[in-house]
Formats: sequence, C-alpha cells, structure tokens
Amino acid sequence: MGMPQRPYHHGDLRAALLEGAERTLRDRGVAALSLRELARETGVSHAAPGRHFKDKQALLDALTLAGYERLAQTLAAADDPALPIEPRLTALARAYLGFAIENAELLELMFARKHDPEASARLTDAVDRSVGSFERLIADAQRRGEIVEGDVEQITLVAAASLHGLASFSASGMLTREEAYAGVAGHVHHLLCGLKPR
Amino acid sequence: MGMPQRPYHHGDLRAALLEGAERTLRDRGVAALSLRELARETGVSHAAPGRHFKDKQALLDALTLAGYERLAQTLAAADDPALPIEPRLTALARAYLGFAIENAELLELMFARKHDPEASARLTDAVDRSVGSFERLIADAQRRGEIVEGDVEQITLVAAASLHGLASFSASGMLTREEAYAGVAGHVHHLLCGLKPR
DNA sequence: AACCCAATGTAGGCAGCGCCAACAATGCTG
DNA sequence: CAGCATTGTTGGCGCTGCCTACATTGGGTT
Repeated sequence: MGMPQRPYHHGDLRAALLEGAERTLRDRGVAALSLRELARETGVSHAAPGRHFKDKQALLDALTLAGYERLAQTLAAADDPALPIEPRLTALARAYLGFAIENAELLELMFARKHDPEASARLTDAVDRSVGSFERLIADAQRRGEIVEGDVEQITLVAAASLHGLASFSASGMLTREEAYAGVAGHVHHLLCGLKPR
Repeated sequence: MGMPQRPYHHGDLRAALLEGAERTLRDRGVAALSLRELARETGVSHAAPGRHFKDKQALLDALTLAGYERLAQTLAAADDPALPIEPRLTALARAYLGFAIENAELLELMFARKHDPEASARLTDAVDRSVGSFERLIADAQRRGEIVEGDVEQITLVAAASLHGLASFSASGMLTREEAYAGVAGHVHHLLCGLKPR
C-alpha cells in the first residue's frame, strides 16, 4: 500500500554489511558475528549477504583485508623519516600498539591462518604495505649508520616481532592499555640497545 | 539384548573429552570444535559433555589451562641454568617456538581474552609458571652481569615479547617452520646485542 | 521506447549447533 | 540393602550457515 519503507535494492549493501560487521566484531568479538543477525540489523533478508560474500569466511577475509589497509595507512601516517632512529621507531611502535589495542579482535582475525587462498593476492599486497613502513625505517637507518648492518628483512623481522609481541600481550589483556603505552619508549630502547650491558 | 557395547558410565569421560578436543583443535582448528561431534566421537550422547563442562567456553578454558601447564613444563625442561645467557636464552626460545608451531591453534586459544573469570585463578597460576622460566633466566643473568640492570619484569617482558612475536609470525604462516627455526639464534643475538651498532 | 537479462533482493527449508529439562542407570554411603 | 548424588540418555527449542527457487529491479541492446 504505502511507500516502501526501503527500496528493494539497498544501494550499497556490501559496504553496509562490512561496516556493521566491523562494529559487531569490535563490540562483541568474532564469535558473536552472525550473518543472519547482521542481515537483520542491516534491514535485509537473511540470505541477502550471500549475494556479496559467498561464505562467512569471505566476509571475515574482507574484514581482514580492510584491516590491513587501515593498518598500513595508520603506520604510514605515523612515520616521520626525518626523525632519528629511536624517536622514529618509538612513534611507529606507538601507532602499531594503538591499532592493536583499538582493534584487538580484528588483529586476531588478521593473524589467523585460515584465509581463503583466493583472497590472498590482495591480502599479501596489503600485508606488504604494512610491513613496508618498518622495512623503510630499517633500511633508512642502516644507510645512516644508526642500525647494525645485515639483511634488512631479518632485522625488520626482529623489530616487528618485538613490537607485535608487546601489542599481542596488551591485546590479550596481560598488560593494561596504560602499562603498555607507558612501556613503549623503554621497550624500543631495549630493542635498539640490547639487553646486554654496553 | 546382547552385551552392552560400553558400560553406562564411561569411567573418565572428562579426560577423554579433553583428549579428543585437543586432537580436533590441532587437526582442524577451534572453529571445527563441536560438543556434539566430540560426544559422537567419544561414544556418548550429545548431552553427556554438559555434565563435565557447563559450557563450550568451559571446555575451551580447560584446554587453555592444560596448554599453559604443558608450556610451563616444556620451558622448565628446556632451561639449563648452567649455560651462559646467549645459548641459554636460545634454547628457551627454540622450545617456545617449537611449542607455538606444534600447537598453533591452542596458543591462539591461550592468548584469547575471553576466559571465564571463574577459571582464571588456576589459569593465572599456570601463566605465571610459564613466564617464570623467562623471569628466572633474566634474574640469574642480571646477577652475573650478563644482562643490563633494571626492573626484572620489564626486561622479561621485552624478551618474552620478542620471542612471542617471532612465534606468532611463524604460527600465523608468515614464516615457514624452517625459516623460523633457522632464524632463532640470530633473533636472540639481536635481542641481546640490540639493533644499534656497537 | 521496449525488451531482455544479469544483478540483487526475498522466502522457505535443511541439517547441525549449543543449551536446557525430564528421565534412567549406576555405584557410593548410611 | 535402601537412598541418593553422580553421570549418563532422550527429546526439544531457537539459532546458525548454506542451498534452491522465486521476485524485483535497472542498465544495455536493439
């Protein structure tokens, strides 16, 4: 009879689903994410999401991809190549830690090892752009003699592992957010100077 | 009519369920773990597990606890206090990395932040015993002057974070098992000596 | 301008899931 | 040996992901 509440076609259902999914992920965790509930919240039928994501896993893969793209952007924005190594790395570490804390559930998804191989082409690309910020920093610092010589990839791995470990501890609740933030500078210092006495 | 295939009471259903659950977890991941299927495999009715675990989460919590106990034992066995700091820490790192690779799904569960607060008393204890191996190592090394002075907990955190990051990268497939093992010694060396030139 | 068709939505159904309540067998304890 | 807490079974509820069949729509072709 009256005006249709909503037009038959949504307009941009895919984006709306991703947005809703990310909200639920952040608020209530990946276990609470249901395609049917998501469809209900978005105001479409329970089968509509299937037109845009063949699978629940496909939705999770899309969230993961978006997560890496946001991470890469966050890191790139936080990197100031003009700074000396220690403050520069500290800033980058703080940015990564912030992302990890604000997106703990998403990060867990990003580190899960069960993504559809079909999605992994663009995914690998997004991962590389995230790691790229660290790799650039290491390569620059080596050129300036601020960092020991050696294979860039391995040294990047050491630095990234150290920061990811810290982030992982924070995200999993072993450290409070405040403890983690307060410890970043000291953490980076120990990473750069080592644990042996100098 | 005939002999009952199995006696009405299982004998030690709880242990059998945990064992089966751990196998499924290792083989097919936490997402594939279903109480009903587990009951089927164990040869009991679909409601029997409920007598021993009030919840699916309670089962996961029990797996987590067992995981930390096994980890603590693995680390304690791998620690040789007689060794100098670098080989000692390398051995411990190798043990942790091995655990992480062999029990990737379990480790993910152990680092999830959604455990029932009721279970967290014994859990905290088991976590402490795992971290204890690293803390002892750091404290010993400080006493011998092999490690820079400073708050033991923070330095332990730096070391543990570095190794956990490496383990996490391996477990999530960003590094192959071989790459990870091959890089352990170098990783520990960089951790101890720092990234700045000396 | 009319038509067709691919894209995108809906409706309904299926098997499996976690959880719950009611009932049955068991074996420990008096 | 009687009673009862423990531990098992059966059945059922509402939810889920996924599938198939059908409905609506708007853009591209003629």
